[in-house]
Amino acid sequence: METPGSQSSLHRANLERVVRAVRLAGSLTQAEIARTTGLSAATVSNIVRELKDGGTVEVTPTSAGGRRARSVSLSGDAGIVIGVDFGHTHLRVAVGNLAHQVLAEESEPLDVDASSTQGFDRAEELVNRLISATGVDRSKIAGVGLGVPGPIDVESGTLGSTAILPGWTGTKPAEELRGRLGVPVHVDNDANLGALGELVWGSGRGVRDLAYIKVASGVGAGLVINGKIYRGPGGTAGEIGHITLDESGPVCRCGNRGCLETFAAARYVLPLLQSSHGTDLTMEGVVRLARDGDPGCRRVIADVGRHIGSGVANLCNLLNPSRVVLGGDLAEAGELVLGPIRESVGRYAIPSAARQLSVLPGALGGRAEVLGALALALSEMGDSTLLDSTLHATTPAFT
Amino acid sequence: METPGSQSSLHRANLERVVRAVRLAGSLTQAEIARTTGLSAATVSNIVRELKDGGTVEVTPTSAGGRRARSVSLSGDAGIVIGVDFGHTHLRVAVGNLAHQVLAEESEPLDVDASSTQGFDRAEELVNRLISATGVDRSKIAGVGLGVPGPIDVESGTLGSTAILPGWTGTKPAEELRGRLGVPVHVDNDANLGALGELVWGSGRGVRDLAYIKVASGVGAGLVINGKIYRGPGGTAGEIGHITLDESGPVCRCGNRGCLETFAAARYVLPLLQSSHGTDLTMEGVVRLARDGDPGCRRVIADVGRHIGSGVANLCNLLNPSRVVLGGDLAEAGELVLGPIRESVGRYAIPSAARQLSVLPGALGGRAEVLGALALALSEMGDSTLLDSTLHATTPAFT
DNA sequence: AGCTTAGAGTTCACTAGTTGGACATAGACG
DNA sequence: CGTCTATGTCCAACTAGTGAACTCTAAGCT
Repeated sequence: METPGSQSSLHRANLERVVRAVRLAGSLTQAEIARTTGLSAATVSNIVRELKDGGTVEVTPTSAGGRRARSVSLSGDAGIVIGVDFGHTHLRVAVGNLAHQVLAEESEPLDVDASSTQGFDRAEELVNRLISATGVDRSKIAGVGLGVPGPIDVESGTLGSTAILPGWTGTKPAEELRGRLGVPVHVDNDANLGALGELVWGSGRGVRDLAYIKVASGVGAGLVINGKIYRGPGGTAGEIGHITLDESGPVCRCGNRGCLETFAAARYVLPLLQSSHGTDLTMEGVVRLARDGDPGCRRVIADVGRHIGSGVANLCNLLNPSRVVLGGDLAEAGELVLGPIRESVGRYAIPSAARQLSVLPGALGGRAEVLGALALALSEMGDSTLLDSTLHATTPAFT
Repeated sequence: METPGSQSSLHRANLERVVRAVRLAGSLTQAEIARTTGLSAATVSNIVRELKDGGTVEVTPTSAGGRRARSVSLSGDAGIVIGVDFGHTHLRVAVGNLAHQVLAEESEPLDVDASSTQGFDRAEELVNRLISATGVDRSKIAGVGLGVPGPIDVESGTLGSTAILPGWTGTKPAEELRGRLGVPVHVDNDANLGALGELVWGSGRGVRDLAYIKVASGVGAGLVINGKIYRGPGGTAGEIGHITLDESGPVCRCGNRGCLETFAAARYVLPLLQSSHGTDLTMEGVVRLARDGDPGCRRVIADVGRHIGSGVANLCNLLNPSRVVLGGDLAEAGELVLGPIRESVGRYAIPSAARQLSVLPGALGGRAEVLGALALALSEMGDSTLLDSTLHATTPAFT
C-alpha cells in the first residue's frame, strides 16, 4: 500500500476514473473518455495503453466522422466475481465480470436440515461447475459475495442465533468459504443483499435511497442510503419486522407484542388459513391461490399489505426514501399486495414524504440476493460505480 | 475550477490533508504531520511554508528533545464562519473560526409576530455587532449557516408552509441573508442543525450515527448517518413526530390519528394541564414544576417520555443508531423524561438494536441549533473533519 | 566544558505523472 | 482530389512529491 497523496496514488485514481467512465457508458472512444473524465487527451492515451497492456480493456476500431476513433470497452475476462446465496430452501450461485455482466447463474435446492459442512460442500461444487462452464480463468477471480439468511455480525463474520438454517449458528461462513476457494469472501444478510441486487440490476436502478422489504418466514428490510447499504453501527439496521404496530397485538418471537412480523410474516399468517385451506400451505401457495381468485387468500394478502404499508409509512416518515421495493415470496402477489401497501402508506405517512415515493415489486424475484452478492463482491473490490446507475447489464434468463 | 485528476488537485488535496491533521490534533510539529498524513517530511515542509505564507497556519517554537521543533497550529483568524438561528422566540448568532472554536455568541428575544424583514434586519444587526465585538476582519467571513424552525426545501431554499413563524412562508431565507451579508449562506431546519451541533460540540461527539430528537411545539428529529446529516431524497427525513403510535388516537394537525406528536408535543400536551394549572403554561413551566415535585407535571412528562420512547424504539429498529440525543425544552427535565424513554425503548426495540444505544440529554441546550449552523457553514466550505471528533473546541459560557 | 546523539526541518537532485501543442491519421464531403 | 474535421500520439515543459544528504538544536553523558 503506497502512501496516499503521492503521484502514484493520483495515477491510480485516474486509472479508476477511466475504468469507471468506460463501465458506465459501456464503451467510449478515447476522446469521449477525455471529455467525460476531464483528463487531457494525452493522459487518456497513456492510461488506455496501460489498461490495454494489463488486459483490463479492449480496443476495437470504429467508424466515425473524422479519423477512425477506437472504441474502448472493458474486456470481459479482466476479472471475475462470484455471488453465493444460501436461502432457506435454495442455494444459488452467479458468476459475473467487472463490466457488471452476469455470465452464468444457477440454483439448486438445499436441504434445510443440511449441516453447514454439507452446505459449503455444495456451494464449492456449484461454484466450480459454473467456473468451468463459463470457461473463465480461475486466477481471475477477484472476490466472492456471500449471502446468508440470518443475522450476521459483519465485523466478526459470525452467524447469529436466529438463523433459518439450523446448525449453522456460530459458524463463520465467509472464513469457511474463503478457505475453500482461496479468494476474499464478503458476507451479508439476505435483506441487505436483496437491496443491493435490486439497486444495481432491478427495480432500484437510478435511485440512491431505497428500502428493500423482504417478506418471507420473517420480515426484514435492507436499507440503501446514499447508494450504499446501511447496516448501522451495531449491524442491525433495517429490522422493520419488529416495529410495533399494536401494543396489545399478538406476541412475537422477539418477545414483544404486535410487531409488524406478527401481521405479515409467513410463520404468523399461514396458520390463519390452515383450518380452511389445510396445514401444508406455503406462502407461495397462498399467493398462487390468491391470483387464481381464492377470496380467503386474497383477503389475507390484502391485510398483510395494509400492515406492511403501516410499517413502510413509519419508515417513510423517518427516512424518506425515493423507492420501496418489495421482495420475497409475497412480491409475486403483485398488485394484490402492492395496492393495499400503497393505500396504507398514503394514509399513514405524511404527504410530503409519501409524495415522491414509489412502491414497486422487485424485478429480480428470487435472484435478487445472488445478484446482490455479486454486487457486494464488486463493491468490496473498490468498484464505486455501482450506484451511478444506468447500468446496462445483461441479465441472462435464469436457467 | 481545475480538472480533477491533475497534479494541482493532488496538491490541493494534500494541503487539505495537512490542515485536517492540524485541526484534529490542535497543534502538531511538522514531523508529526508527516507521520499522521503519510506524506514525506520534505512535502510537509513545503506545504507548511505555503500555508504559513497564506495565513492559514501559525508556527510557534517549541522545546523538544532534539532540534527545536516548531509547533504548527491553525491561525485563529484565517477564516470566520457565522451561525444564525431563528427560533420560535429567540434569535441566536454565533461567530467561530476554522479551528472549530466559538469566538462569540449572543441571543436575543424575537417577537413571534415579527415580519420576516424585521427578523432579517435584527439578524444582520446582531451579526454586525458580534463581528465588531470580536474584532475580526469582515473579509475573512467564509460562510454562514442559517437555521429556521420549519420545513425548508434545501434545494430551492424556500420555507414551507407550516413554519412556526407566521408570515415567513414562501420566503427564501438563505437568499435574503446572502443579499445582506454578501457571503454564501446555507440553510437547514432546526432539528437537523441541532443534530449537527450536538454531533460536533455536544453529546454526540465521537459518534457517527445519531438521532437528535427535538421536542418543542412539535416533535422532529435530525438524523446523522455516517457523520453527515441525512435529509432524504425529498428532504423530509426525520419526521418522527408523525410516526403512528395509535391508529385510533387523537387527530393530529397532519390529518392522521395517533401520531407521536399528539402524545408528546407541547401543543397537544399543555392543554392536559390547563384545567388544573392554568392556561398560560409553557413547556418550560411544566418542566420547572415537575422538577419542583409537582405530581401532575411529573406524570405528564413521564407519559410523554414513554411515548417518545415508543417512537425511538421504532427508529432504533430501523436505523440502529449508536446514540439518541434529546433536545428542546423537554430535555431540561433530565431523568424525569429520559428514564421513561429508556424504559420504553428497552421494551419495544429489539434487544440487539437497543443494546448499544445510549439515550442522552443534549449538552448544548438551546445553543445546539446555532452551533449546528456554525458546523453547517464549516462543512459546506469543505471541512470534512467535523465527524472525526475528539474536537477540543472551547465553547465559551453563553452570554 | 566538550562530545555525542537523536530528532527536526531544509535543500536539492531526481522521478512520476499530467498537459498543451504540434503532428500524423483517416474518413467525409464537396 | 483537395479540404476539412475530429482522433489519437508524441514530445517538451511543467508540477509536485520523495529520498538522501545536510544543518540545526537541545539534551545527556563524560
